[in-house]
Amino acid sequence: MHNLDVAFSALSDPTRRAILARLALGEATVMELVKPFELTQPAISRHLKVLENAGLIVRRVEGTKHPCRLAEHGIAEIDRWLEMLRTALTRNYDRLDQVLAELKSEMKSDRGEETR
Amino acid sequence: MHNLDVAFSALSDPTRRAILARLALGEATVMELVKPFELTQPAISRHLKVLENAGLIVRRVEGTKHPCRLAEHGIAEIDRWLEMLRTALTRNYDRLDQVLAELKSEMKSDRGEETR
DNA sequence: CATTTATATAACAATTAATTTATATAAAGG
DNA sequence: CCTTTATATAAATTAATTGTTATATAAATG
Repeated sequence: MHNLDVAFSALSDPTRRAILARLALGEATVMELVKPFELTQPAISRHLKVLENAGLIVRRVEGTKHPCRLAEHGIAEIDRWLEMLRTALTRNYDRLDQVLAELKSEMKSDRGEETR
Repeated sequence: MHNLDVAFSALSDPTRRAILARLALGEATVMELVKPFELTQPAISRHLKVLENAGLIVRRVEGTKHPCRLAEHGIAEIDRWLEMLRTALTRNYDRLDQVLAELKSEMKSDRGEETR
C-alpha cells in the first residue's frame, strides 16, 4: 500500500481528523484524546496507530504516558501531492478547452438538459 | 457522511489519484480514462462516480461522450482543512513544549530507549 | 430502423476497516 | 511486591469498498 493511500485514508475518518485538530492545539496523551470522544480507549489507540502509520503523528514514551503530536512528514507529503492538483487547476483556468467546456455546458443547460 | 470524509476517502485510492493526475493535463472521456489502467470500464465508471461525489471532478454530456475534468470545489475544501494543520505545524514549531518534547526524546534515545 | 459506440447500473464475491469486549504489558506509587 | 494507571493487542462482528461479469440505456451512424 502506497504512503499516500495510507495518509489520505487516515484523513478520511472524522474521528481521526478531530484528533489531528486537537493535536493542532498542542500535544496530548492517549487518555486525553479518549475523553472528548464517545469511543473506547482501544478504539482511539487504533486510530492513533493509523495516524502514526500515515506519518501524521509521532509519539514519545514518558513513563506510562505516550504523548502524541503532529508530525510534519506525512502532512508535507500530502501537501506535495495536492500541489499538483492546485497548479493544474490554476493552469487550466484560462485554457481554451476549459472555456469551451463551460460554454457548451451552459448552452445545454439553457436548453433544459441535465449536467450531472 | 461528511464531505471531507468522502473527499479524503476518494483520494486514498491510487487509481483515483492517477485519474486526477491525468485530468490535471486536461479533460478526458471515460474510455480515454479506461485505457491506461488495466481495469474494466465499469470499474473506472465507479471510480469516476466516487470522484464526482467527492466534488473532485465534474462531467458534462456531449453526445454519447461524458468528458470529465477537475473540479475546484472539492479540492479547495480539502485545502482549507489542511491549512489548519499547516499553520498548526508552523505555529508549534517554536513552542516551548515542542522543544522540550524533542529534548526529552533525544535524552531517552541517547540512553538506548525506543521512541516508536 | 438496426447496429455500434459510450457509458451506467446491478448483482455478487473477496477484501479491508471500524468497533467492541476481554486481556496483556509496563511503569508508578504505595 | 501488589495495585493502579496508561496503553496496546487479540478475537469477533459488522459494515463498507473494490473488483468482476452481465445487462441496460442512450446517442450516433449506416
